[in-house]
Amino acid sequence: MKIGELALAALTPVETIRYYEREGLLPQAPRSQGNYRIYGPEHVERLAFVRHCRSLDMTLEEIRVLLRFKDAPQAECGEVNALLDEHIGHVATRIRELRRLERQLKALREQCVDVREAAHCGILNELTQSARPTV
Amino acid sequence: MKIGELALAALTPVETIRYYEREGLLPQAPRSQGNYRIYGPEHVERLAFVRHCRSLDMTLEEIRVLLRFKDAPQAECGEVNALLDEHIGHVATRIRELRRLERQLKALREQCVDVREAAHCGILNELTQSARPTV
DNA sequence: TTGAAACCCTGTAGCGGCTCCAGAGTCAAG
DNA sequence: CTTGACTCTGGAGCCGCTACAGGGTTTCAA
Repeated sequence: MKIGELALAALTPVETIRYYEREGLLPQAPRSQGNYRIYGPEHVERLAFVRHCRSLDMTLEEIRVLLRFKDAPQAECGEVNALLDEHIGHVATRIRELRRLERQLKALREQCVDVREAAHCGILNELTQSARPTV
Repeated sequence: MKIGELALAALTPVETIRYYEREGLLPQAPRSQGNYRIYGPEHVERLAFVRHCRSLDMTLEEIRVLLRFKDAPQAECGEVNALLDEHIGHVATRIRELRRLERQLKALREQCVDVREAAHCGILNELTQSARPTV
């Protein structure tokens, strides 16, 4: 299988596959006579694993950790659980931040219901005013 | 006022101020004899405005648009409203995505309640399995 | 007056996770 | 035998900073 076929099989851009190889998430692929990377089904699975983790918003570093466990099946998986717990924590934190942000933005939006001169736009005024004491 | 004082007044790193100037969010500051940037209170306000927008997670490009309106007080502010509505939309979308993600991650975490060999870790297995059909 | 510390300057590189490009090589079909 | 689709490497660009290096300026105290 050449890189384009792997890309199709895992719905991943070719450039990204080469990037993952450089980053050590995929092994150095063996090469054909013409120096093309040659892949087998095990590469499809590994790439799919990486992409699945990415779709769960894990960093490449987190994925590297998980891959080490996949490659060492007799190790204890406690660190896997911890990694996931921490990742869930990050996501939860980010959600809280964004919720707060959403509330602020909606309050800001209410400052200017209709179109007027920028000089009297409630939004611009609010952004200017509240800039002073708080930030 | 020198750049360090401005930095203190607006709680913004010096490097970031110079970066904003390069990016056109702050005007080119006049210089002293020794080629130091010299600022007045109007710069504090403008920087505070930018930082306030950033704290609301706006992109520099969005802020550039808002600044154009601030600098043209007789223009109509309809675009300001639209920009904010769009930004609120982005935030809301991101929250929905992260909520979905959080659910998936928690479901995944349930696959492995206690520590075992990586080969039988429910999380790693799940990540490997569900990688195949969907992604 | 000297000299050290604290500030300021420019320019460049790095972060993460890609994405896109140029310029060259390889391969399959017509 | 040529065309076109694929592949290769290396490098730059995206965003919003952040962190240098290597110099110049100012300030304050001994």
